[in-house]
Amino acid sequence: MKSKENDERVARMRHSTSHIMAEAVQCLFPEAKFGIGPMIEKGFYYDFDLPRALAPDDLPAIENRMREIIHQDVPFVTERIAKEKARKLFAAQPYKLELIDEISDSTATIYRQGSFTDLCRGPHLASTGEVKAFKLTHVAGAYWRGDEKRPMLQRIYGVAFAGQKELDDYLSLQAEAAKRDHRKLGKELGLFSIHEEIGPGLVCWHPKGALIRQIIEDFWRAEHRKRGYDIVYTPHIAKIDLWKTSGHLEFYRDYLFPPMEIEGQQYMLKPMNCLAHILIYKSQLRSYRNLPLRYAELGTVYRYERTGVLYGLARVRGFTQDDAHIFCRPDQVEEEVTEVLNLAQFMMSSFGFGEYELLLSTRPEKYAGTVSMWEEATGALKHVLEKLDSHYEVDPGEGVFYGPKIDIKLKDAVGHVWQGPTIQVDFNLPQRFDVCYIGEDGLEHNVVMIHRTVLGSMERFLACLVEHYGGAFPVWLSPVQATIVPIADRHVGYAHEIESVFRNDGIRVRVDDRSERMNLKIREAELEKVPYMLVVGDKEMASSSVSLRLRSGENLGSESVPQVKSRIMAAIEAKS
RNA sequence: GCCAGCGUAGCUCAGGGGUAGAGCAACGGUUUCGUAAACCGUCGGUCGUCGGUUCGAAUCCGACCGCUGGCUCCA
Repeated sequence: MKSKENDERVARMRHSTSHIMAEAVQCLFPEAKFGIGPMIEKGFYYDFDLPRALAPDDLPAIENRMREIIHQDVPFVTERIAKEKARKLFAAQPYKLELIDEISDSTATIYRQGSFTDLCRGPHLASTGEVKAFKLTHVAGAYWRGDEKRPMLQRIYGVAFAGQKELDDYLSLQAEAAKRDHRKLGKELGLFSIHEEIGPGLVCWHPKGALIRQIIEDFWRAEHRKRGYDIVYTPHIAKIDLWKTSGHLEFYRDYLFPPMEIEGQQYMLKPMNCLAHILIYKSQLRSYRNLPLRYAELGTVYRYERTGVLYGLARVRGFTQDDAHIFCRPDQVEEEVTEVLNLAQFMMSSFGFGEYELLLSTRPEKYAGTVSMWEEATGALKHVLEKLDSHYEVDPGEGVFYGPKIDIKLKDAVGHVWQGPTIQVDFNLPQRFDVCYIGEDGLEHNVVMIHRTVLGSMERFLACLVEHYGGAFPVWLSPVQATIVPIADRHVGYAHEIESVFRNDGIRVRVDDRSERMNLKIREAELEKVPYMLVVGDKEMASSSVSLRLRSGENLGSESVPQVKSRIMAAIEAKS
């Protein structure tokens, strides 16, 4: 209860801090026009229409003015006034006038502190002096009311906390997150690169990144075969008519790379894999006894994303989905969805993700199929979630046009949320492509298709793994699992002997046989985040042992070669 | 796509109207070392691209390309 009160106080404080910032901006830019200034997670923002662009250097000046206002400890005063009066009060503020027009009540609330008055529902602190710790973080452009067609305002973001300690904790968590940025670590660890010469959003996987990907893919394939999936491969381009039939050409034109012409025919790069899977399904007549059929593919797709949205590996133009399509009877949907959720949870826990959120997205405004089909499918998804006793939230109207879906959002070690597995029920494509089975009654019935991924895409999943582990991958995923460090050149022979022992058991081991000092070799292995460092010198040679150091810096001392080997093998087996 | 900032050696970055700098890396040598950087030397850049201003542009201006932070979007 106490923490709830506290949360409420902090929320109020964040909102009040945005008003204080607005007052400071008004002092520095008397001609400023004001948008809105709500509180957000960890802080607040305020949108302004200003005579010139803000530079990062402007923030300290605004912060200083804010501190003065806080120091003066001026009260927040609220007043309820008639809308007419409010219109006069905000006559010079076009954005505020627009907001006033939208108030359904005949009155409006205003809040005043010092020389600044804002249209605001509140609530606020009693006075500005109650703001304890804040910092302005960055400026950004933001469309008025989030609408691309309306003017772009300048938004200042800030964070605010109940005390200096909480602010410092937040800032150091941010610094930690920046260290884990997959774009930075991807370069440092030699995992991948993106080249201007190739094109934005197009990824080159370097040997180490590719190795991690192969391990993930092998694991993924084996697990899918175990669970009754058939693995398929399909072409990367297809004739344009296929996309016309599916509806993608009209619904998702903006996301398709332009067609290419071959022998007078137009071909498209595939933006998804499902159509080819449908054609495989339709290559023969299917009986109700054959269902469900589950086709899985690590399918590479290309989607044109606007340049501004590209982001490292997390948002790219060419990526490989761990895709599958389940063709089943309506009465099988529930069981299939249950199995997919089980698989997704198994995958997440195998990769070390303990925390996730489940979201059920329901029928959007624009939809295919009938309301009763939607209700049935949504009910089935809901029932599965409840049966599994899963905590989930409903995201109303956020389903795909062809059916409802369940999304799983992963939380990584620094609290970032990633789009992970997704399960989508589809009524549209089975109709458009006439995807049927022969039922017990001898008649044709449409199948239900379930589109699903359990990792998302290889690219985004690697990004997520890198940030979750800060580059220090669990042993089974580490590109190099052990580095052998000979102390002097005379130990190199022994080092290579041990190397072959480990290598025979499939351990990814490497000898650092350069004529460098041990300290340098250890430092570089640390920076590479190699889980085990095996130091060998005179003592170890004499006793057929190695000295074991972990990347945590822990020195475990001498151990026999078989001991170390079984220790590493056990860690690989445990996926730790 | 939009707003703002940025783009200098392989990497991290300094400089800023008068002709290019550091550390690390690379290369050559010396050193053979006990748990996170040995020492000496050498090489390396039409300062993102194209155009303009200027006696002179890496520096100022414009366009384009790319990156960063947001906005919008994300089947």
